[in-house]
Amino acid sequence: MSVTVKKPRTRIQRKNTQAILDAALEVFSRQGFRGATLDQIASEAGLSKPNLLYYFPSKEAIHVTLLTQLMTTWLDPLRDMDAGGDPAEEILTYVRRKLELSRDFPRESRLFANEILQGAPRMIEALEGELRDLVEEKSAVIRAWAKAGKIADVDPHHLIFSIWALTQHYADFDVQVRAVL
Amino acid sequence: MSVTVKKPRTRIQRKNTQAILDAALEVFSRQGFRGATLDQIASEAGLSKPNLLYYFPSKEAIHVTLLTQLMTTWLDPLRDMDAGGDPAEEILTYVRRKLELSRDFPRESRLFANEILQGAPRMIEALEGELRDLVEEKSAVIRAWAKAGKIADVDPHHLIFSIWALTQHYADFDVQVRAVL
DNA sequence: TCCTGTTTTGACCAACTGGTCAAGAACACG
DNA sequence: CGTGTTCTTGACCAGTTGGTCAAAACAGGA
Repeated sequence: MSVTVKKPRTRIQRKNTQAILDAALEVFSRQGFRGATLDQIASEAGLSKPNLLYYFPSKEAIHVTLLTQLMTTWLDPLRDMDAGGDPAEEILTYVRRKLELSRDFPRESRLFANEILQGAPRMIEALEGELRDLVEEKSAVIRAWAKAGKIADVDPHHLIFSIWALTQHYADFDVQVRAVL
Repeated sequence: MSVTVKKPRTRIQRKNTQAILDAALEVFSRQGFRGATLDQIASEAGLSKPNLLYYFPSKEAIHVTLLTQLMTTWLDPLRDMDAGGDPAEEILTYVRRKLELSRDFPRESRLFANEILQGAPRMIEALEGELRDLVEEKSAVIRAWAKAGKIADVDPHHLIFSIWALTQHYADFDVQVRAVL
């Protein structure tokens, strides 16, 4: 099932597909896939439901488009971690950039969290492919740093998981954080 | 809106309400409130839908019952943190117990995460009341420990948030963790 | 202006969902 | 047994939802 996103040709197409994706991000990130309705998304985007379905073939297509776009930008900071750089600095930079992502794009973070919580039915292959490969690669880098005595000897996977957990928590659980503070 | 949970009187009632809550936990924790259907829960519990609604007045009542029960047991470890005990040990015990909860009750953790992600519409008052009070109380304890020089001087709130983030991550994102490992 | 391709929409549909109801089945207990 | 109470269910309903369709409105180039 390949979701072909036709490159928007006209100005109107560009504007409307963008409005739809924005609206969908807002709605999906709060309600999850099943909780969101096309009517909500359409009205948030300022379009009628049939008009929305003129630009995307289905609810799922919108969702998949968002997840695919997200996957790329979300992994950039990890991708940029450089085996040749200073270990402590590389890791800190990664944490900082991840934190900035969570701060500036909390909806994206929640969209992702929602999908994972639900068993990642629309992402599992990306997780087991792209993500897994990248984590494997960077784990090797961290392991090499540790072996060279440049950083403490921690399990690379769990270091990465810890960073994910901490950086995303404030975006995903912001309601709880705000309620407590 | 008080949700009165009538104490089960007969054996059948006890068995069926328990089966329903079990099934609902399974389904809600994976699908979220809106994503879950009464049919799914009923079939998971081995009952017909009308029969399920004989024991609970509505879908929401089941959900609220689960969340209420959860709130209590989930906060016990923090509640047990003792101002009179050894600081490092108290905190470590808290972390350990929290970790055990996540390991042994991942569905409960996901149920909670789902509710928070969705803006906690059915929990917000508990968060701003019970939870907030407890966190405030224990923050004071931690602050006192820090002031007495017994532990490093960290912001108590963020220490607690970090513990939550780390301990829950493996339960809530287990699909991702498993996909990567 | 006309013409062609693009965009928009009201009306509609079938499937699903939460919930009701009346009547039957099973049970407890004297 | 008999009988009152508890339990269970098939049939049903109204509202919602994802998605279709044909026709109308609009854009823009010739």
